[in-house]
Amino acid sequence: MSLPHIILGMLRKKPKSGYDLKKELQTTIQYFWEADISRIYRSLGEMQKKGWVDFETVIQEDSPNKKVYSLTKDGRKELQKWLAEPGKATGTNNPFLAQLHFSDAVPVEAQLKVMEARLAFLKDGIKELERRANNLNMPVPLPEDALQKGVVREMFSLEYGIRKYQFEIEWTENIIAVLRNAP
Amino acid sequence: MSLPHIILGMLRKKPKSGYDLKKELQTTIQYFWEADISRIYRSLGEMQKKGWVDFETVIQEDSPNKKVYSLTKDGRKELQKWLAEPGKATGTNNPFLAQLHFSDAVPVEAQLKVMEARLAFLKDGIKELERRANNLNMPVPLPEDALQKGVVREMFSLEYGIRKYQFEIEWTENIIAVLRNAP
DNA sequence: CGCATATATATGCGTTCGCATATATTACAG
DNA sequence: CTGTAATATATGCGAACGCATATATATGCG
Repeated sequence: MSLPHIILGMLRKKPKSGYDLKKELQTTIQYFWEADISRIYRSLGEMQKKGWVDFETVIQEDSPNKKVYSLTKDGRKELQKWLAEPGKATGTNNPFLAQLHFSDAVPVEAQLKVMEARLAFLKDGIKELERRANNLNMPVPLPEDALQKGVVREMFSLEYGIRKYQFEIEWTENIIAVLRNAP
Repeated sequence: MSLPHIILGMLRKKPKSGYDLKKELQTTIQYFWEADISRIYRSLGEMQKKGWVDFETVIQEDSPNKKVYSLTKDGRKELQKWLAEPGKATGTNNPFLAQLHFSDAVPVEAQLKVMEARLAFLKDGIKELERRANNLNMPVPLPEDALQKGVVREMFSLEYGIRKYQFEIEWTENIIAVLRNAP
C-alpha cells in the first residue's frame, strides 16, 4: 500500500481531483514517483471505501464535471502515521545498471550505445529539474539555515533529484570514457 | 519481464542452481536488484518452458540434490538482445523521499527520527559495499584505463553503488543539519 | 536422541501495477 | 460541421511480485 499514501500527501494542503493529482505527479514528483492515471482513480476509490478521503462533485461549464477529493480525519491520521514510520526505501531495481553489470556478454560498441542513450536521458532529466528549481528561486545546494529563509520540504526532495542527476551524469561520463579506452 | 533477464545474466559464465542464484543476488547485486527466492524458482521454470535455459540434476551426498541451470543458445541470444536495448531505467519509486517531501504534515522531531534511521541504514549499506570492493582490490574511483588493468564490468556497477551511497549520505547529513536548525 | 540450521525446491495467494481501451464533455481549428 | 485535443473518469486484464508456507535432506550441537 504505497500510492494511496502519496495521494494522501498530495491532498494534505488542498482538495484535488484525480486528474489534478496526475498532473501534479508529472510536474512535481515524477522523478521519484511514477503512477498510471488508472491507478490513481482506482486508489482514490479504495481510499474512499477505507474512509481516508471524501469527494464532492463540482459542476463545471468549460469542461466536464469533476470529483474533488479531500482528506478525512482518518485520512490525515493515516498520513501522519505513515510519515513518522522509519520504513526502508525499497524499489532498488534498476534495469539500466543490470545491463551494464552483465555487459561483457555484448560488444563494447553495443554497450556504448546503451550508455550514450542513458546519458542523453539524464541530461534531459536534469534540465527539467533545474528549470523547476529556477522557477522556485531555490538555492542549490541548500544552506543550513534554509528553513529560516522560506525553503519548504518540497525543495529538499528537489535538491535530492538534482544532485542525484549530477552524480549520475558524472559517473556515466566516466564509464563512457573508460569504455572508449577499451583494449 | 525483468527478473528472467537478470537470471540470464547471472548464468552467462557458468551454470547455477536456483539456490546459488539467490545467494549471488544477495552478495553481489542486491544494491540494485532484489528478488524473492520463490520468484527465482518460478522464473527458472518459465524460462525453461521458453527454451532459454536447461537443467541437469546433480546428485549430492553432503546436501540435497539440486538442479543446475545453464543457458541454451536461445537464452544467450535473448540475453544479448536485452543487453543491447537502450531501455529506460524505471523503478523510480522511493518511499523515503516521498515521506520527506510531505513531511511538513508532521513534527520536525518525527521527521528527524525517520532521517536518522535512514542515515544509519545508508552507513550500513556503504560499509558492506566497501568491504566487497576491498576484497576485489578495486580502485575507487575507476581510472580511465581501468579496462587495461583487469577491471571488469561488475566493478562499474559496484562503483555506482558506492558513489551513490556517498552522495546520499552527504545529502542526508545536510538535511538533518537543516532540520536541526528549524525555527 | 531431539532440535536447530543450512541446503534445496516448490505452490498458494493476495497486492500492486500499468497498458489498452471505453466513454463523455467542452473548446477550438479548419 | 467535422475532426482533434484537452479535460475527466473508469474497467478489463495480464504481468510481476513477495510473503507465508510446505516439504525433504544433511550436518552439527547438546
